[in-house]
Amino acid sequence: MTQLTLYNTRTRTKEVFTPLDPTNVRAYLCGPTVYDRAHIGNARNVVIFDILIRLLRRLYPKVTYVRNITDIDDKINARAKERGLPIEAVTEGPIRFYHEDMGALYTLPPDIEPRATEHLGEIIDIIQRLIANGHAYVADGHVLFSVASDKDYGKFSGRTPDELIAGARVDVAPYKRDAGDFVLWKPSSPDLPGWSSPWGRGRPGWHIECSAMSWKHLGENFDIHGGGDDLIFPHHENEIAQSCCAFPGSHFANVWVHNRMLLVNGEKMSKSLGNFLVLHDVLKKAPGEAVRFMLMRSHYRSTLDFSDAGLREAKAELDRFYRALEKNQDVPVAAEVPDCVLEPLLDDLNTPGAIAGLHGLADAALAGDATAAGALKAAGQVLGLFNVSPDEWFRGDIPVEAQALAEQRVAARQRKDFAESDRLRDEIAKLGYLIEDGPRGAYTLRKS
RNA sequence: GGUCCGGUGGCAGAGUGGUGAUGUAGCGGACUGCAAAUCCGCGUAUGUGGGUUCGAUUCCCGCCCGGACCUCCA
Repeated sequence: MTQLTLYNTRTRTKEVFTPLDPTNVRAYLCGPTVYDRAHIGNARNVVIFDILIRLLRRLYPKVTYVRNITDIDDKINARAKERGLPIEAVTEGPIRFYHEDMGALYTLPPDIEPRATEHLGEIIDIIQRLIANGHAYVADGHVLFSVASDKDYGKFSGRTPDELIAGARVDVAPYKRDAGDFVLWKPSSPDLPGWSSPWGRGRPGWHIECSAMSWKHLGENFDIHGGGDDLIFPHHENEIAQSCCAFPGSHFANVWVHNRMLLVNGEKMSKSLGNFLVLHDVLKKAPGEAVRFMLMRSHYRSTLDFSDAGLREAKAELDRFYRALEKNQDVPVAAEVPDCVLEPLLDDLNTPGAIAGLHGLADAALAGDATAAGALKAAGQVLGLFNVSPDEWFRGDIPVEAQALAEQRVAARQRKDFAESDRLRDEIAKLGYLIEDGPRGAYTLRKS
């Protein structure tokens, strides 16, 4: 009865998910190109895929999650050259930061995190296969994929080769047979990083890196491939072309899961606009879990406008959940994810629907329903929420000043000096805490 | 220009051919010294014009508006 349906970009429909091998579900997510800090858009991508992986792990005994690191790239090269450093010195920091930032969002690390620099052998292997079976050609030191050789080219992204040529906005290199042909291998000048190959010293194109890494770790055919919808063309179209042509009879990924882009203040983030919201900066403004929650408050296939107001609402909702958990600390986690959360998730990862279920459980848990509290905790696990204790969420390390003011306020209230009591409450607020009074002088301090 | 997606209450955001989730904000009440939290209650929404239907927010067509991809990008 637990059937997962996913929207498959390849077929443009929602389909019941059927693994190739139910004992090992294999999934690949296009990871970061490591020359800079991750931005909030990267985070949406990873958080959504994280929920999918957590859900799959509830449904199947084993899931192999591969997320690559693109550490060969022209921007990395440019930076290395600029600084006179080897590329490892350029990528090392961004890789570490990436792990830190994604960890702060409580996303699970992938089972395998391959790097392009470790897969030159597979890259060259695939290119050789493509040349051998007539899908690639050498020209002017480059190796190019011939789109005309692949009758299926363009089907995935829903384009015809004619449209691609008509829409081409870049100058077409003279050595290309077709305007749509793309680079598999390109020569490196002596001042740029390069690897030796049958076609001379050079470096791989971007698309071939993912084909090589998914092949190595998941095989010619695997279950799920994820990414942002801006990668549908050309990146994923090209991955499919390369992999399917290199391995005749294979179909590459079965299901393609693409998340919509995220906007910041109504505008798309892009390298050309330069309006990136760096995740590390966002994490200074709100707890990682609030950022994570904000990213799951809208469906992954609809546009999400990231805003401070949304972040505040996300925090407020989590506060309520944590209050419900705080009231039920000794209740054990339920074994099963409750239907009110599981069913929306099984329906193409309807996270807003799952959140509605969470609110229902929280209401019941606040009213003293221990079963609901246990279910709430189980639901949190599949969504990657409630990673800290209520005490840490609300208080963390309370500064001694705030604690001292709170004690003074208790005394003031006891002698009914309410003017002083209110003044002390304001003082505490200035320290970033709010105080809630309980019966008989009891109080609770919370981060505001 | 080509291809594609969307327009739901103040805001955010689901679902559905038959009395429109959920959150947040707002309002009233209980509780509180006052608050906060909690509880109870209230209000307001399906861009527009047609069509199909007993009935459409949901299906179809036109229009208006917004967005994405076609170029590095998650």
